Amino acid sequence: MAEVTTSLSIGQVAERTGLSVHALRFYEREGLFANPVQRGSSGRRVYGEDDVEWLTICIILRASGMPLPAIRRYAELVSEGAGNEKERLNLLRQHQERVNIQIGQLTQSLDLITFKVGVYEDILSEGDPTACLTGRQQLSFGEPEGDVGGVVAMFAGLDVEQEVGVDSRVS
Amino acid sequence: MAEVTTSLSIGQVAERTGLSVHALRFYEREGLFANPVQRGSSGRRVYGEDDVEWLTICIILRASGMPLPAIRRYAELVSEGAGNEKERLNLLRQHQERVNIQIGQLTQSLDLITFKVGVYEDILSEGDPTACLTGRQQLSFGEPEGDVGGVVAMFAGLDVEQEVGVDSRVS
DNA sequence: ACTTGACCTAGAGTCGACTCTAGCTCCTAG
DNA sequence: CTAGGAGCTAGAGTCGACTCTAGGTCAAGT
Repeated sequence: MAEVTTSLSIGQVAERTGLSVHALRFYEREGLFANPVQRGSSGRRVYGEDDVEWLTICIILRASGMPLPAIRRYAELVSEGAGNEKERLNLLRQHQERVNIQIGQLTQSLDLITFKVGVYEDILSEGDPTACLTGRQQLSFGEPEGDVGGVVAMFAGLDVEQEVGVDSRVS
Repeated sequence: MAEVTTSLSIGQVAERTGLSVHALRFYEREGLFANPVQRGSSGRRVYGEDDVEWLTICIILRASGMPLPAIRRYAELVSEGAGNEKERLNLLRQHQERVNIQIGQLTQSLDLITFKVGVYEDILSEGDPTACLTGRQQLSFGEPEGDVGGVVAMFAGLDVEQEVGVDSRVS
């Protein structure tokens, strides 16, 4: 209770969160912090544990594909204080929905990929003729083919992209 | 069997796949086609059903975050013909693994989001005091807080990004 | 006194995957 | 014979989320 808010430098926060100092400054410029980052002697940023907690949430939201403007909006709502819980809920529900859809699509993609992995495993166990009995393959122009349902329609309109990440400096 | 390979224009393929004509030309430049796209009268691209099938696979791989260079490599392997199945399998397995990880992370993120949605639902049903008994909330600077495990470590190093998609022109 | 290291700002650069533009050629319908 | 529409190429532009650079301040250690 009498913890006098441990203060952290930008470097320490970077280390703790796995974000770069650049990213931290960038997030601040972009208004992702719910409460303004304090400044200490000679204008240096001073963070508290609560900032780290907040950043953790931001990281998770980002990791699940929430765009910065949406996180900014959420931060705004939080910083405005109580009274706008409905809007916060809406924002979160929307994102929840998107993540659900995304997981669904990835799972579908994974199905195809797993299917193809299976096909190639069968091919590579060619010494074993029983593999051919599974009937998994159906060649088309040199590529083992197997269209799992009307997949084109399934995937029109949403796409997932992964980035190389901030390296794990968490000790 | 005697289907004399239906030929499609770039516009038709765009319509069928949901990709733009720009993207189709771009994919071709990037070497994503396993077999070269044919040209018809006056240098126009002529696609076959097999190209559409191949594109469907590409779309799924892209949708699950496989980068273009990896798809190009896969296309190269396929176009080289039989004999490199092991490498194809490796490529697919790697991607499979990444997608699995991605789904895992999204699921984790979803947990937090769902948790927060729950918190706000509780708050908004304030007329009902039993909601407070769930003990879900623990406020910190105006933001209902609940750190679901050591999440920072969980998310360091990988990130998911979603793009606005090609619109669904599939009839 | 001076070097080192962490920090600061403003702004430029990067990367991946497209998307768009300019300026051209065809073919077909009126 | 001409206007429209679809296609072509080369190359420039865009977008999001950072990342990096230049040029400067400040405090501590030797």
